Amino acid sequence: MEPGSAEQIRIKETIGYLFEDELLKEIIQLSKIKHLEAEETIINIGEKIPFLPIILSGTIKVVRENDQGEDLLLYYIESGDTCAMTMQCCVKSTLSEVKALAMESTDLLMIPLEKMEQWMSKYASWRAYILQSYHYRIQELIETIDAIAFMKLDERLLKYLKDQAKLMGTLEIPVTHQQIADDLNSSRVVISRLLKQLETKGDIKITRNKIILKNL
DNA sequence: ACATTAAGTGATT
DNA sequence: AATCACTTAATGT
Repeated sequence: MEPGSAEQIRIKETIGYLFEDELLKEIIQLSKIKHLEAEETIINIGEKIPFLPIILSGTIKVVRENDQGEDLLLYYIESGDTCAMTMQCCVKSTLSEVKALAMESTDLLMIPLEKMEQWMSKYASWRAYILQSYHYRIQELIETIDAIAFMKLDERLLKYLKDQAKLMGTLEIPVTHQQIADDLNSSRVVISRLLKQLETKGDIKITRNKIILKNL
């Protein structure tokens, strides 16, 4: 990557606060930017990941998939974050247990895997970043486990909508009932009916291809 | 105007 | 809460 380029400035702006200067220099030198369109898949279950992705912009959705190809939403990864599963894969060189795809147009910073270990011992800020990232992902995972195990579907649905709104930074969520059903591993009919209830309660407004949240 | 896709409904398990 | 079978409504060509 050329010094002083627009890309380099962008990298500094988005993840610069995370790392010490020297490490940042290395990152800029070694990594490539990869652009993904919405819906594009980064990794599938069973694939090996040749790099560590850090998100510059956009959002990644991480899902677990059953043998029928149905997805269950695990968590999202936002700008500045990285993928916990990938980190595990590269250290132990195992295969991915999850599928990850872009929710919107997304830019990734791809870091060569060999660097991971070196940097772990070389840079305190890298260690802190990786550990904290792990911590966040596990927390989020526990949150979704709680939701699946203890919450009724209607509560889960409302949580889903609120999470989505926070993530996209808008109360108008562009989503179909079918997509929600897929994410929550439910069926379209059930979601439609629960949404109807929420609308009657005044929590949301339903339009075609869009749900409008009345309040967080 | 017609086909396609999203969303609503009633009955059944 | 899920599934079936069907209707109605919105949208693209």
